[in-house]
Amino acid sequence: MYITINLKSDKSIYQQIYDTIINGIVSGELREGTILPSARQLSASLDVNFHTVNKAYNILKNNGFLILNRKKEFVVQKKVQRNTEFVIKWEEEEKEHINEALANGLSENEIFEILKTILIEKVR
Amino acid sequence: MYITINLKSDKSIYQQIYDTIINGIVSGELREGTILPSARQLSASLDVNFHTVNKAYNILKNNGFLILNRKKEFVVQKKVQRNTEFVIKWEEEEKEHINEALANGLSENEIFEILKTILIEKVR
Amino acid sequence: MYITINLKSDKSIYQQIYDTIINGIVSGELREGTILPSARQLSASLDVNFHTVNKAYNILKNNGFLILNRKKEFVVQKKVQRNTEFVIKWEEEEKEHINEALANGLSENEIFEILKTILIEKVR
Amino acid sequence: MYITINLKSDKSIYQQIYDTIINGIVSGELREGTILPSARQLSASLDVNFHTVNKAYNILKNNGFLILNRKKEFVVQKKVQRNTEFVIKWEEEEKEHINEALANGLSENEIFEILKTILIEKVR
DNA sequence: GTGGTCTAGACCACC
DNA sequence: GTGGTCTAGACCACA
Repeated sequence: MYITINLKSDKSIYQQIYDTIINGIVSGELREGTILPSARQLSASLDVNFHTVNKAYNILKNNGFLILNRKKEFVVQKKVQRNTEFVIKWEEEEKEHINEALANGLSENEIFEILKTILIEKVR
Repeated sequence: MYITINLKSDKSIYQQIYDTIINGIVSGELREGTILPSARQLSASLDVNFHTVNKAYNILKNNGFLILNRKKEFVVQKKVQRNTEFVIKWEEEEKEHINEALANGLSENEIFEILKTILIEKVR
Repeated sequence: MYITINLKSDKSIYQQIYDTIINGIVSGELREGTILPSARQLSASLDVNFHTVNKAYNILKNNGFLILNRKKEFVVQKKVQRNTEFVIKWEEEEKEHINEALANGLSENEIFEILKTILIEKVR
Repeated sequence: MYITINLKSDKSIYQQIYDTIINGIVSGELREGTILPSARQLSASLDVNFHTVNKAYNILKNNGFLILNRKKEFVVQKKVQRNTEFVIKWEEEEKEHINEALANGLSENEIFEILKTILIEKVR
């Protein structure tokens, strides 16, 4: 399994790694059981520090997206249970984010259209 | 003009001030030409550091939402043009956030319903 | 608020810090709203690296025991909601731990007595 | 003598082997004098590295649960004395774990019920 | 080789 | 001053 990550600016590196892997899981590219490259390997290929990759992997592990198997490999895990705590937290974050858009002058309608477009692209 | 800001949020203080004022402009509460309280006044009434308010004001000025008149007062300046740079970044963030929800097992429909609810609450 | 931590061996340092703070919360010594010493201060007084303390603080934050306020201080927060996900995970860990005891020759009765004693001490 | 070990646990492999054998001794399944399969045999049947099994055997030997006979076979040795050092450490860990539960809002009674249930399941 | 942990030193945004 | 992040180099247990 190969992970390619474009290290664009703005977001922190570990966040970009985190987001990329979440993306892979959502898109189906990374299936349950997929073994990720070792933190050391990935850090070398991204030309980034080991700890930075390790941090991303560990947050993914804590959030239930990865597990460490007996061989100490990071393996993609499908989240089974719906976590109401997560939904609550997610809604909070979403409200904050929409507020940010409103604060920057976007109208409710504009935001609604953007959100619809994003979701339609996902469904495809 | 009275600005009330609740400091419970985990947003940075200057961001909260920034957002509040933008919100006022967008909602029409703060009209073009309105003179804002001086940074010192506002900082006193919010019990916040003077520099924090000043920073928010200056960013607002740099972003074209305020101008400094000859009396060195900050005056609201209605800014019509949409900040496309912001919209692009916001969409990116939104996509990632929706991905997180999908990765946690929420369906597109569920997400759509949540988003609708949030927006409806805003319109009220 | 003063935190004293005996850095005994065996457990990792950040775990000891974590456990000590959990202890403080459970015992009531650390109440909601208590501001913890800054990571840098605590690391200095424990003669430990800043990152080590920071790690403990962040795990506590992620687990909902601390929040970062606007002033970037770590503040004790009372967990409100019962989290069923946590209970499930905790039970799993407990089973593992009891298995360990059984594997080392303790009988069910002995274990039961030890557990009773621990809980009775808490109730006092 | 057949040893079956499920490798799904996140315990280290040598620990699982160690625990399994201790369990056998405690339960009476493995009596004093029983000759264990050679490390090579067992490693083959478990599809595990030879050194891993060897390590478990040697720790068991050092802890007095096995002895090496003249044929260099590992033989079960019933060990009666309780390892007080282990018990003390285990109690410490258990206290911390119960603290975690208390900090997460579980009551002493709830915890007690959970613990009872776990132990009853073991006795069955 | 792997991840887990600790240390040390650095820059950033924010207060 | 604070925490957040990144880098670099190290030792450990484990496979």
